[in-house]
Amino acid sequence: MIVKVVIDIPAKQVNRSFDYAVPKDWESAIKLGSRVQVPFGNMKRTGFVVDIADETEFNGKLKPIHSIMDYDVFLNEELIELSDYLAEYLQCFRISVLQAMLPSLLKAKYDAIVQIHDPVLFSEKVGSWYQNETSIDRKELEDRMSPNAISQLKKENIISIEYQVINQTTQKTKTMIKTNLNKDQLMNALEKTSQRSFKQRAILEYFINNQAIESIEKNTLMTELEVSNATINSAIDKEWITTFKEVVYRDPLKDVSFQTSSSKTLLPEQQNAYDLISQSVDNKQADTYLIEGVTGSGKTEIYLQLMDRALQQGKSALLLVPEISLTPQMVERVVSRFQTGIAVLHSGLSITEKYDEWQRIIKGEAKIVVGARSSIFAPLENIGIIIIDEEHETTYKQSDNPRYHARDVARWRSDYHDAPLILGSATPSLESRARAQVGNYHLIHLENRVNQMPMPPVDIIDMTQVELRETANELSPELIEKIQDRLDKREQVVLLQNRRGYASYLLCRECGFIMQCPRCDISLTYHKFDNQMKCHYCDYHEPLPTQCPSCQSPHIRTHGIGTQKVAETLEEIFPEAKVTRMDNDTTRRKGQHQKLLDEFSSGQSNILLGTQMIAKSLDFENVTLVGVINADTALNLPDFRASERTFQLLTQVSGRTGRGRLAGEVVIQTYNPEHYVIQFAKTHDYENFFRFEMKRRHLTNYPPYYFTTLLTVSSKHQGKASQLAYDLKAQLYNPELERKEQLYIIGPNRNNISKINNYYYFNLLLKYKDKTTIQRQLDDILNNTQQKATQGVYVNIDHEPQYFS
DNA sequence: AGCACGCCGACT
DNA sequence: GTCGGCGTGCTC
Repeated sequence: MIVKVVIDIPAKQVNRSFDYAVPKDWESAIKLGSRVQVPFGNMKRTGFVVDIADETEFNGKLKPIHSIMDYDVFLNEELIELSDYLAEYLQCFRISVLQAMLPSLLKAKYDAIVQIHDPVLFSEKVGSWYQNETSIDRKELEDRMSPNAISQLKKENIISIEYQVINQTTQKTKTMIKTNLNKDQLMNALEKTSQRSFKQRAILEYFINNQAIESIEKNTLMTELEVSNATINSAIDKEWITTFKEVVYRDPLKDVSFQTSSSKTLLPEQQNAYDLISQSVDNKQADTYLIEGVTGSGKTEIYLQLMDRALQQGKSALLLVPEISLTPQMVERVVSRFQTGIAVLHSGLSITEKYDEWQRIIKGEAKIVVGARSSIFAPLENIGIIIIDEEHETTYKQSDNPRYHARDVARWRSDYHDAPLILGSATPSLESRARAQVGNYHLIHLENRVNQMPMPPVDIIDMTQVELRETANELSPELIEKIQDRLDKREQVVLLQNRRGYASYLLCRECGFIMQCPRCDISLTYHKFDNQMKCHYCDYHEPLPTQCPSCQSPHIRTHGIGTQKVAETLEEIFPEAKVTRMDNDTTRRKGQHQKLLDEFSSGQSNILLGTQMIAKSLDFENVTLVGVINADTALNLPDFRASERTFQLLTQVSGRTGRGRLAGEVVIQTYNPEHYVIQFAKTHDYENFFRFEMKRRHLTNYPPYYFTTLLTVSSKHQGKASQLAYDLKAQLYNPELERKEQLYIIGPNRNNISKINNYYYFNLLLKYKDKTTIQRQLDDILNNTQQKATQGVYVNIDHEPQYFS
């Protein structure tokens, strides 16, 4: 037996498989997808078995495999085939794709432990050296038995092999406190402690009064007793208490209510969608459906019933959501409907938990997978349906290697399994909507909300006309009045202040003028270090003006107000209101996100103020006002998708109100009230927005009319990086194609954050019509630049990038 | 990635 | 003459 192995070295020269001999004793243990250790050169490296053959074309003596790493496989034939396709399609190393497919536990350091399920049979088969233990080191067993024999024991369920992570750094731990003293000893200590040591006495009293409690989290104790770390430490010094670490497990289903729910009767529109798609499920057709449904139109119910149908036919179902911790309600609904056989995968799980979920999928225990982007690689067999909810979300595109888009992977798997792919959104990506337009996808419209409520009215406030008070220059009097009104009525308010980190643009306070690039139809970005306004799409730049180029007003300045400033203003104007601020700063700590949401949903706070993360599908029945503090922030990002994103964001956040029985209202403050995005958002008119935006993309030669690829050259030497970037441009430059409007090369531009970790970045953006030619040219470039990698210059390729700087 | 091979400049 | 610089090529 010969196996073809892909080595774990991401380099062009070894981006292929190498043949290895398999000793007889190993043949039944090694399977397609096995991880193996192989001798490679004079090294020992990890690799994946991607093919099994009887013969080799290699002219030389094959080396045998050094060892087998797992007796389980984590990749099936389908995923191995997929990795081959993706590596070529994404122009990245196959090993990178294979590694991205695996649960991350296998990348950590771990001990392999053999669990003995049947001690009697086990000792019968392995002999007398073994003492009566329930688990032994795998290594010990391997020293005495052949891999084939171990594999056989496993198959007979006499043993199983488990992994224990050695490197615990990826696991969250919390510090726990317990006491080793009994009640008398504690009382004794209390007596000896001075009456003035209130805090130390408090700790003793706590343990005296809570004998039943074995241990308590340090942080909890500190807040509960209002004691400081110093007090805790002195208690430790006096040996009253000891601390220990406990691993924090975040069971995704822990907080989910297990109430069972049954299928709801579908509205005619929903029924129609269900009927259409279920035909594809039944007939095993790899069709793609785009469900364009307004917020509240009941897309989830359609998903659930379709998944149910696939399950009834003995197939499995894959549901992708943008990020589970942001969409707990979706998980809850899936669990309530199906109760068992669900694997939930997301970034909040510990690596061991993820691995466990993965195992359940491999073993066929879980037929339903709900998860974020990487779940698209879940090793499900016999998939009957794939659903991507909120398909327009950018989180479906991985921003580092392998830079795949879950939608593309889903398309491939859909073809492989002859299963329909469902894309759902209230505001589909232009790419998907355009594909539906030309008939590649089936388009399904859902125009009615399940609760029969109309979409909330949207009030546009022209901030250029608002006379602003010094203290509250982010809030218009109208918005202030409406917030006051909701506070009086004990209803809740959601406020969006979408300030994204870096980009500051130049805005005239008098006329609302925003400096645009004369060539690119994209706003200029202020660069502080040389005081210039620059375009990120071409080389255009000009000095920062002192007066408005349009109306000559001196009231022109860079713009960008953060949530923190708004929160201060709110507290000044509404001292009686409790404001929950939710942004990257306040949710960086794990669990903080949920905590803030709980605070708001339970009614402890009146106003939820946050960045775009608050726009995600959250249902709060008591919210009757949604305010967008500045719609222009996102609109003026230097990105051709800025309009699309803003429209999606405004539509999404508008959907946060009117979810319950109370009617909702939306207020959007803007300096550009006439902007088409604002106007279409006002009427919730996706279809006309789509048509308008398509025209604009057509005129400016952007997707979906052109393919885009971003080449990034990076090096510690600025000169080397820029030199190569210019060389690449020269290589790709083709006046013939440019004249025929088949290819545009933009750049090289310096990355907006020009230096990260001492590396300089230069970008080259390609816009083109003919994918095959460019792909071939880029292959050549990758081959030629491989040797540069040893000189510290790197080239990265990102097809259809979501962000550009 | 890591290592051997090989071809040119400054040394005991 | 030789030691060692690192550019080039190979790893089943």
